[in-house]
Amino acid sequence: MKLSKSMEDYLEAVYVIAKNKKVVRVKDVGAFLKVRNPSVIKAMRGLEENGLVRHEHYGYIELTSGGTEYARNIYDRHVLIMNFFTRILKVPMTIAEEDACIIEHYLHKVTMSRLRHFMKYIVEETDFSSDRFDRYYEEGAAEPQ
Amino acid sequence: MKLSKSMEDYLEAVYVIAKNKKVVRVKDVGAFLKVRNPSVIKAMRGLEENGLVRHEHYGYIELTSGGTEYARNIYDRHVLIMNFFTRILKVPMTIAEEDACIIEHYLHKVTMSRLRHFMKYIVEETDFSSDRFDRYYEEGAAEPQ
DNA sequence: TAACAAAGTTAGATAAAGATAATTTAATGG
DNA sequence: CCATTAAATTATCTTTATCTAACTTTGTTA
Repeated sequence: MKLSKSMEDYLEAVYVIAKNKKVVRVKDVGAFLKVRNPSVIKAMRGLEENGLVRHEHYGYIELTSGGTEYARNIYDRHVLIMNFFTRILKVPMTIAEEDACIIEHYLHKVTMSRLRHFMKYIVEETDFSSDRFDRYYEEGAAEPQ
Repeated sequence: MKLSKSMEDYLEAVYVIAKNKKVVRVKDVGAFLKVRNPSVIKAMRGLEENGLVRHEHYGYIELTSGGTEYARNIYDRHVLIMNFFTRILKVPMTIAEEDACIIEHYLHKVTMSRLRHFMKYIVEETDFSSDRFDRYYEEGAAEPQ
């Protein structure tokens, strides 16, 4: 089953919050995603219908095993894309975070796989140095725009 | 002014069609984007309000100079991302096309700039070979998943 | 333990982006 | 030059995802 970007965001939020907080509440998810409580409630209902979370009335939110698996997949994409942006491209953290948060939902798994192995290859099998690239970039060898 | 993904898609479609067809019609845009005519009409109205296209009643669609500039920017992103996916990552064309069509709308211009210069750098200043990477990948030096 | 605040929930509104059905205009071939 | 067809347009509906306002439940504390 493939969720919408929005639903994946909610699922990922629950996953990330649960890694630091023991219990996950509606307000935590709302704060994380910068949306209001009713939006969270509605989303949790949708995830519940897909068997990805459990949400007790007036109570906590928990991932099912299926939800955990799905969420981990999204989160892994997030981390991979972040690594590419920050370590290889040297994009500033905040920008990389914004971009990763969106495109993690859309890249084909083949593309993700190629990207993962590209990073491995370029570090292990070539003379690529992100610091050297960074200097090359900053010295204007690459003209702006 | 920043358009939605959807509006950018319509604008880009007009731009690409105009490169091959002299005149652009509602049905061309609909066919290109796989949407129905009424959706195209509504979108053209929106683009017209932003001064990006002209659309005569029951007539042709044309880009304004502002529209051309905006569209060229999106299209350049499309090409850049396609190049990265197909030439560097060696992702198959059809998958690369799908992915590029979406993420072209979302990547921060800083990220785009870094990506552009990264590709230049890696080709000109390192021993990277996409063919070698391709073999490395296919020989399973990088395990699946 | 009563009441008050914080959190959660429900109901209903809005906006974006698409669709269908019905109507209107334009183009064309007999 | 009229009739037919293709294209464009309008009106209206649907879905998704958000919101606000009003109400309910829970938990804390005086």
